[in-house]
Amino acid sequence: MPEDGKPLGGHIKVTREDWLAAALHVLIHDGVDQVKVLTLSARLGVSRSSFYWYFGNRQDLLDALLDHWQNTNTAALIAQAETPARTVTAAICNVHKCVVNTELFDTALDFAVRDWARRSDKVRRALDLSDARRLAALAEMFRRYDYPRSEAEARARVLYFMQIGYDLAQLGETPQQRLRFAPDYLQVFTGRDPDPEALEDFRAYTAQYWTLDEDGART
Amino acid sequence: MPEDGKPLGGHIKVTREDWLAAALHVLIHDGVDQVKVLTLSARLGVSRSSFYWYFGNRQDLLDALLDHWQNTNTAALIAQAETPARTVTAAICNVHKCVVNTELFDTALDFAVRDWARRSDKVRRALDLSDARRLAALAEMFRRYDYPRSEAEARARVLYFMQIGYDLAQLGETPQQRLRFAPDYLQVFTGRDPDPEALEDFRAYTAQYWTLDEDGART
DNA sequence: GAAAATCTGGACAGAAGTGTCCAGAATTTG
DNA sequence: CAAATTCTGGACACTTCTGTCCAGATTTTC
Repeated sequence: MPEDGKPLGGHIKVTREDWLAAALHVLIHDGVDQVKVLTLSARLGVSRSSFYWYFGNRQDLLDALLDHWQNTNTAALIAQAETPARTVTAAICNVHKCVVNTELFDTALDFAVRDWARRSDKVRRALDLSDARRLAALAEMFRRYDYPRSEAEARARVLYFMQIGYDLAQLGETPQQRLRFAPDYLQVFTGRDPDPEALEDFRAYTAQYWTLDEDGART
Repeated sequence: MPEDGKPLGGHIKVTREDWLAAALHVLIHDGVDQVKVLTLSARLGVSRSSFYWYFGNRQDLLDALLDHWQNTNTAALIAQAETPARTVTAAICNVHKCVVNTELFDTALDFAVRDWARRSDKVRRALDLSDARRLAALAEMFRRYDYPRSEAEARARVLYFMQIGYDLAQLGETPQQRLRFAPDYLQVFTGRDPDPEALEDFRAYTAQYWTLDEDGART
């Protein structure tokens, strides 16, 4: 049975991707220090020896995790920032959509890496570089809507760090639930009158995450 | 020599506070998982046995660290939010001063606890409670300057999470260095014309952290 | 200054993790 | 289907950390 990779005998087969997926899960939920060969092998129901076929050692796995992060989140956010939109409001809504959409951007992974960076110089450098690139892309986005350079940079910082801080604090909400508040912030982010059309579009997009209570208020 | 607690013999005496201080340092710089009895004893130049005189086990130490955090940062921020100021701008400047002033508020500790909360339900609950209290205090602060309730709450979130995200991202700057940018954000935070007097006061306060380059620009 | 209370060092037992080696199971190739 | 390749299980050696016990050093008390 080579198809499903799970033959009948006592030997259970796993792929390199299985190890990576398990490591990613533990990294996000429990932090780097908990990404251990022993723990992962238990999760996968396989012996530790298998791990050393796919990876030289634990550090190789950690390096692979960092690579994975670099090739996903940062690329997605920058691509979104560079996508043209009709108004600033619309552009900001799109950035919000991107960060909330777990297909494109894994918020939890981003924070796990941020934690990790506090303990590893290598990760710290990778993160600093990514932050700088993301900020530059966002500043450039504001620039396209005729904000002066210094204001564009300031607003990029507000938008980016606000997003970060928001998710970091968590407050028991999921990223989707937090979207409820996003429309309220749009004017704060732009410093201009909101674009009603973009606002309505965003409201429609985020509506799928809302539920209405008895008074009709968003909850 | 009971005074300095460092007698001549091979026995080196440490206090419970020494253990706590060492643990705090490791918690901030390396994360909870690195707060180990063995590591701390090495830092203090004392044997592990001493630790078990002051603490029942490792978990007791961690509990003490959480207590310490609860009795410092949250109290300081709330007290500052409740202190009257002439204008919103001035009030926000004071909050900034409080968070930056390491005597009152240990930013690094706050983030270490935030990391920790991702791995411990007990810490998670303590953090959620503190965040809610801090946010409520900040919203109340905006309320005193005649913002409608919903806007006051939104602005409290922007201010609080912005501060958090700002520090989290770090970007190689110290909290003090980051103060340079604060005046640029004041209008974003208030949505009103800045109070020039408060602004000037804040500028003077933060000036001590600036250095001027050859062109006279803040660096 | 002797007795009592405090505190530390060192030895011991054990849990948990890493990395290596190699027989041999499972799969693919010829 | 036999041979070659790919991958896993189990045993071994080693390291790091936790927690316990207790003799005895140090300080405090009377």
